[in-house]
Amino acid sequence: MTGREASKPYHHNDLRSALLEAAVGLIEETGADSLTLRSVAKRVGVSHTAPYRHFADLSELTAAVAAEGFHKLSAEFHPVRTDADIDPAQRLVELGVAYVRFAMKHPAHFRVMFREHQNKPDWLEEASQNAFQALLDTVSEGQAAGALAGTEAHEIAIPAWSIVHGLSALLVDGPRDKFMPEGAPFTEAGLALARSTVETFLHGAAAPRDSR
Amino acid sequence: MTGREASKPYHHNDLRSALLEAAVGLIEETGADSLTLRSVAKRVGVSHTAPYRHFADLSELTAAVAAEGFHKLSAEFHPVRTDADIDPAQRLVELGVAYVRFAMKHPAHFRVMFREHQNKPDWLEEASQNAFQALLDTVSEGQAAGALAGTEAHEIAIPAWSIVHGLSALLVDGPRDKFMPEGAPFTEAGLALARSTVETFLHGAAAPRDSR
DNA sequence: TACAAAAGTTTCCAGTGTCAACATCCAGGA
DNA sequence: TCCTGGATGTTGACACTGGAAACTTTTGTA
Repeated sequence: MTGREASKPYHHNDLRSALLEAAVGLIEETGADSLTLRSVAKRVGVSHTAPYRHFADLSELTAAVAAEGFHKLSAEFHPVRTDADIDPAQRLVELGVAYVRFAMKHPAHFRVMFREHQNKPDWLEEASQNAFQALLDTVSEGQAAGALAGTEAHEIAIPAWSIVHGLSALLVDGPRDKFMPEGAPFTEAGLALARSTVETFLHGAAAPRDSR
Repeated sequence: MTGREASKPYHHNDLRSALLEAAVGLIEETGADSLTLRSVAKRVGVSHTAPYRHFADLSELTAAVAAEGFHKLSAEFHPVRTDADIDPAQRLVELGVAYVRFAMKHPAHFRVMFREHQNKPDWLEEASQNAFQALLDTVSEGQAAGALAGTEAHEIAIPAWSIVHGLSALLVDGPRDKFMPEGAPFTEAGLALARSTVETFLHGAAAPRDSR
């Protein structure tokens, strides 16, 4: 004797995932600022307080999107990390390209990953740490192989992370028209830019002095 | 026959500036997400709709903070741009250091400058363009002087902006403890990191091959 | 001095996050 | 098989928010 008409079950069965997906969609469409818990719930077709069964509050939901982003980023890194055919210096370039590719493929995740999170949960901290560790390891290996400068991984890893992070941020939210040829397909042009940027980083911005 | 007790005048006389200042303070204290128009108004001691006499809506207020940020950034650039004693390659380094210094000195502005702005006003676009132009000019001059690689300013300017922007973003909102020695004073350590990062960018991350 | 525009206030409304109380469903032990 | 408790979802309420409208106070100026 409920008011419901057939089909729709009371339990969603995977509401958590559905909420995350809806949140990502809404962030892509209308920006992270205007994300509301109620709009997420509405998109999934569920009451406006249902999300509280899965997330303590709105900030935890966005934190979950962020963590998902870091996992996707690590996944994007993985093939580069395990391909034995890439030489150590080039591996750093490919890792950087993978970073930018991730940002362009998942702009909503990317935006949320590098926001202030008022109550940063441990699992978010850990997810981000894991991704950074992949970079640190790649750099260490490159240094051990004599292909990268320095002896301390941070010396290279921080500038490297900075440059791809900065480029990604500028590509995702910045003035695209200033950065790229007008008509070019966004992702392709972005990736080409990423590659040349990281290679500039590798070989230096200073004019070549002696060799060539 | 008003209810007011002496002193406080009906007109504030410079409410616009006061609102901007209050907004900056609140962003620093509680983050940009939790900035509310009412809290800004309250801090200034004014009714919650008074800001509408100066800003169309909340997003325009944050856009104004962002524009103010770009002006401060340009001001930070200025001495570097006009100091005749710096050689062209080093000037790029100093410009990068100035960028990071700005970000650390004005974290609230910085955060808001690189957010999505739903209705990006022209004056904001223009302010950001001006700052970027200073970098482009510096690079062009460096290239003309034969100190920087390439012939197209964008080739160097985009990676350069990326690297300092990325470092700044990571310093302002990222995991500081992962980046810096524990006890060190934040700004000094940050600036040292900025300098070494930009110099790495200038000379390349690859291990030196021939010379030395 | 009159008065219109500028600056600030009060009142109101719809939308939001979150809490508390309630309803429904599923799984496992009697 | 029943029945019962926890997990999941809903309804209703509350305080707070952005914003519109209509009002009041002040000030510059003809």
